[in-house]
Amino acid sequence: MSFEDNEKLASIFETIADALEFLNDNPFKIRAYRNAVDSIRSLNESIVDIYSKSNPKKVEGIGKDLEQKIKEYIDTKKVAYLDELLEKVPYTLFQLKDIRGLGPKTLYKMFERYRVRTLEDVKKLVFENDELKDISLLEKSIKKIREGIELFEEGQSRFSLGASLLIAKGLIEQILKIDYVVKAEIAGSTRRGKETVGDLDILICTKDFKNVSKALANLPHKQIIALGDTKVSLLLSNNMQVDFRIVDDESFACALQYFTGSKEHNVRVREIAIKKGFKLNEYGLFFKDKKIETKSEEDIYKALGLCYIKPTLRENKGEIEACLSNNLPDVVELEDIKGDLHVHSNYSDGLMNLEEIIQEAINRGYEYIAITDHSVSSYVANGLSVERLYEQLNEIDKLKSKYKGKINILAGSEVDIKKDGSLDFDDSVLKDLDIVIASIHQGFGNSKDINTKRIIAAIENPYVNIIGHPTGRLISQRPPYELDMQSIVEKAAKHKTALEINSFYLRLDLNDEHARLAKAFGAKLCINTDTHTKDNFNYMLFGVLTAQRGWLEKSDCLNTLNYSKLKQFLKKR
DNA sequence: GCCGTTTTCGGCCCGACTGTTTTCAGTCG
Repeated sequence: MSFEDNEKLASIFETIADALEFLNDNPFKIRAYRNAVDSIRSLNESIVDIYSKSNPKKVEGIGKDLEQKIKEYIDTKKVAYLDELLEKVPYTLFQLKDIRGLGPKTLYKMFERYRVRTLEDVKKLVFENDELKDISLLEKSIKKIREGIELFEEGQSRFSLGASLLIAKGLIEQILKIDYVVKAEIAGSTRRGKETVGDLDILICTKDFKNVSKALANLPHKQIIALGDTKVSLLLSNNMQVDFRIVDDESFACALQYFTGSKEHNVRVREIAIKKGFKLNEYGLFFKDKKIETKSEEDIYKALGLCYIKPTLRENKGEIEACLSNNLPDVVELEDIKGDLHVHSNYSDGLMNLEEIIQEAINRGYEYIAITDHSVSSYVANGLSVERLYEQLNEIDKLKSKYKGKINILAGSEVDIKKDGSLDFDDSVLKDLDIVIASIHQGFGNSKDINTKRIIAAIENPYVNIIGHPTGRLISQRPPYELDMQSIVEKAAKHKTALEINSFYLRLDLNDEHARLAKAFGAKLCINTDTHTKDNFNYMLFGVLTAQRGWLEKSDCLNTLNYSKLKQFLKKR
């Protein structure tokens, strides 16, 4: 019954794949294990349930052998093959595979020849020797590995989507000023809207490869990692790696498709291409060695008999199958958003006054805007007492009349869910509000059971419309509190309480996978910015990208409704 | 190790850059 087994099994197979890589085993066998990992991670049901049946259904990428290992796991809670491999490869080596410039082959040679097991061992080896001829490492390779270790120790490995998009836009502005650059576009995981990004990919279109690559190498950087005619990689001062790829106009569409990834998605697309007699690479789409004109990514997918798949869906998580069976979702777009339902004013910890918020919402073309300041328990956020809340309600009432016909204003609150699951304001107060968001802001350390009960109590409250940032995580800073997400989405659907996708780039909460789960159970989602300053309204894009990655359509999102439909939803009792 | 509307064997996506090589391995995406 437990999804935790899916993750445990996936991580066992992942470790096996890593170990086989160290042992220089058949690369296709390694890929088979990695495919199985992806397949298990994207399952919507428990793998234990599937393989406990006498006649289990087919799971993509799992054949006879892996099925046997899954059954072994079900019986014994372990896979003996992994233990066997771990006798040959010390587990400590696995933690070192993220050192840039030091791959599994070299690492394993270091282990075999010098018994290197830990980071300290590697450091000692490469910092005390300028060359290691017997494992074919000379001065330059040693230098690269040393740099890789320094970067690894600084620990900054992934960047938020917000940071990545901001840096990308700045770089593109500079790149477009380079002579003979026709266009430049973001590719890679940033274009796919992933919540964190390892390195930034930018695709550049030009005819003058040599001079453009030279100019790219002159952009501000800390280190040049690679410098060729078609590829330049820089390490920026903040340790973000940027890969520039240079292509000509004819190849641009195929290159964009290629460098957007994901790798797994591309493998599938290329397999389809091969089956139909095509060849697809970053330079073009070919049929029997004849290049087919592709002006856009749409042309590529169409030529292969597929519909256009948006970058946010390209993760090989069922999008190809959905496309072939005509079930690809028509995902929600930024333009579909009709209002922001989570906004803080200077009554609590926001920086704008009420009219500034309303004015900004009008400027953005919103049909409605909600004012949802913190409640009294959020002391550090200057939460409103009941008296101050009613003071604010009075002011909002006046503004409602003043802006009538221009925008609809909803008076609300972001109410704290207290430790016992009760809310910060009584129902007698909540009933006077147009909209209520309930959020957890304290007591993160409780058990899964207690956390889940707290949230469900709020979901069941007849005045609560939205659960704010449901898992409480802050990306790379604070893990989500433990929740039984399936019970939560079921209850949310039942009680017509929407779950928030908080668009703040460190939250993105719910995340893409949870959003997809919520949709599957019929719960509504609401994409909000949790705005505290005027610029924060821009974060809506991050929330929409997350929603797209969760396969959400316009109809799955509360704040795509027009005002009268929204009012109907908010009257849940 | 997986997979099959040309195949139950023999494929498996494909290419760039670097360093140590003189034809290629390792790493990366």
